[in-house]
Amino acid sequence: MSSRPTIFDVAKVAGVSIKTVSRVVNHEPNVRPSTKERVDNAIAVLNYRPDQSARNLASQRSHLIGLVYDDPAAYEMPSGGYILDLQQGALEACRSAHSELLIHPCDFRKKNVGIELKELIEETRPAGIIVAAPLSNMPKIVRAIESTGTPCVRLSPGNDSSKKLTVSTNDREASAEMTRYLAGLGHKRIAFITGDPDHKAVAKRFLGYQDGLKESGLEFSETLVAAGDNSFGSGEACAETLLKVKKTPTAIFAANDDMAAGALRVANRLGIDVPGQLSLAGFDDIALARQVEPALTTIRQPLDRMAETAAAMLIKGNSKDKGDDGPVVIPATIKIRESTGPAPR
Amino acid sequence: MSSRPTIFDVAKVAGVSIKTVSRVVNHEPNVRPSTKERVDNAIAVLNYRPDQSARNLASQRSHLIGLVYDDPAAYEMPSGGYILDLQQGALEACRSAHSELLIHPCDFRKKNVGIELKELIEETRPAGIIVAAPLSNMPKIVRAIESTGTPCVRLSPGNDSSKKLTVSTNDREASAEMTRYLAGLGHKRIAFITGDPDHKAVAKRFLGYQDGLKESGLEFSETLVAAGDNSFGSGEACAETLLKVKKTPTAIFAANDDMAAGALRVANRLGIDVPGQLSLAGFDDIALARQVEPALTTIRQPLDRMAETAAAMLIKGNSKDKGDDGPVVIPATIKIRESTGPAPR
DNA sequence: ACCGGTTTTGACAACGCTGTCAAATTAGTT
DNA sequence: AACTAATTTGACAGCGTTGTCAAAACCGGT
Repeated sequence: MSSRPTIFDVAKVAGVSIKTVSRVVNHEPNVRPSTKERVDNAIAVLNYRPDQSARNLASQRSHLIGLVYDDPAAYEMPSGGYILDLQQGALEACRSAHSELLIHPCDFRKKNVGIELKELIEETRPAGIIVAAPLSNMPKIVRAIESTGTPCVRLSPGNDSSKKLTVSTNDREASAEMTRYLAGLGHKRIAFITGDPDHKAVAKRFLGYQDGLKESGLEFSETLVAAGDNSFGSGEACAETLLKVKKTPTAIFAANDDMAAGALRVANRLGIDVPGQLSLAGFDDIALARQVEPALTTIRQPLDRMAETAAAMLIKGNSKDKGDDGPVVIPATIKIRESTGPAPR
Repeated sequence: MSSRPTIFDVAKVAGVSIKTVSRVVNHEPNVRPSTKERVDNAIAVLNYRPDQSARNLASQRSHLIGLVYDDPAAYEMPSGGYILDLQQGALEACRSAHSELLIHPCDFRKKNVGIELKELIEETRPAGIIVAAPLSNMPKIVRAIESTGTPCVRLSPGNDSSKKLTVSTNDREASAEMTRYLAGLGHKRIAFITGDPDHKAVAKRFLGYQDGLKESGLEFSETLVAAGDNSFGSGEACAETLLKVKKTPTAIFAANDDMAAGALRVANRLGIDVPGQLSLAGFDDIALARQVEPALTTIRQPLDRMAETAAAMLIKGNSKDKGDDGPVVIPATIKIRESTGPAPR
């Protein structure tokens, strides 16, 4: 039995040169169907499988896709669901393309994070990198990656989404819609819990909230805004603040589900009926949104589809098709569940 | 400027042969301190970084660690927290060893999962594979991986944990302890929600529950047992069943947190006070356990430490130390929170 | 200064594949 | 049949390391 068959073995069995085998394996054009078949047979007989290391070395590129995201363990533990969704989607695209997913959480607060990423890339030579928000809107990070020449698609980059290789969702519009929905239920005092200011996409949600208010003829008021940081705990804190004032809001819209869940917990603790006395809405539709009681009305950010699209762009882009992909927008959709209802009289 | 410096460039600058550079880079012995220093300088000056692909090809081994686990997306979405903890720990070990983590969820229900794994391994040549439960106790899976000759450490393999390269926790003992704790609170009717039978480690928890009952002088009763499948939804279903009988239990111990959280939700829905009327305990200590209200008493399974240990074994084992690691056991610890209390009178 | 033994170094062949480019074959025209 | 153009194939040189093994340098004891 000995060791694994190499391209030479296949070539010998098929009676062709190694280059021809290489062509067949890589689906390159200009191989006569009859030869392709001979080679395919030989491959099957020998159970040949190309060695990626050799391939990578020769082609200066691997079949790895790197997924880089903010390391949740570096400080506290916010939306883990966010990460799983991302991975899920990227894996989906990888699976069908025979690529593998390398995950690399990193702490953007660390000074040498740029070097760390460069090392990762230069050593592992991935076919491409997917950078999740909020890392995707930090020049330091993006520049470090781009300086290696490795294709890199950014998820929800927030600012200059005009640039290519970008996948985002319509945070602002969807948030406006949610706000209008709440207003449509009769709510006059709709509060908002903002998210981490480093996260540009999340910041857009605040803008969307204001749009929605205006479109519904409602006044914007600073007193109805609390500043969270995307974590469950900050959602609790913000809700406590918002519910302590005299004229309490009848609805709270949080910039993400973790915070909305935190707010819900506070409401439960305070004996406030949701949605009877208080409507609660989130953003992201992480698994937790369905597990709390009552289940959260939220906005389904298609994170998995976004990551899948990103991975697909990288994989395709690499195979020379060079389809220059402009910025892609995958729309978010409102999911109405049990935590929202008509405003109390 | 041009392209990346190679080992030749370093050798030239340092005035030595490439082999010597290689020695320095790999911390091999028998290099005179003075030469080492010259080489290190050259490396620093050129900002040289060895190319992993070339390394892998030459050494037939990469710096990748593969993490293989049951694909939660393949059916429904149970404990995502489980996976994140695993990743977290493995990443921890990787980080300090300059290795990278490849994640590969796979659906064990699929017929060709063995082939898929072999392909993954043969193409990517990881330094080692970590197999999480319940995959770690499926002969089909384990055999496929072992047939490639790649070192593979199993997490919570359940059955023959006597074999080497195994990291587990004391599921049974910890469950017994939890049961005794509940009994100590005065509970006489302690129900149990079992988990997925494919998951051997989870099955041990059921045994531990029985041990605990016996040790506390309590009778085991089939009517106090409901069969779940590890999912949140099954926890809900089981709780409904258990709470429907005449003599309802005063405590429910679920084989994992997802199911415990499901049970908690049912209790809330039914207006049953937790822990006043009903105590609830889980197992795993996933993030969700802290986010529900009241926070779940549970058993902290040191998943992250387990994965970290596993990764470390793989990384070390590869560097020739050959420290033959027997089965490692990392003990779980009880976390008492708000969901358990004295039995109602 | 000379010897055996040890430590340190270097030359060079792998490793298994892809890229380049030229040779061979086939197809298309006249 | 001769000739050109297009298609298909193959020889061979890398790609940047590690491994092997022999050569060179060094060491302590004569």
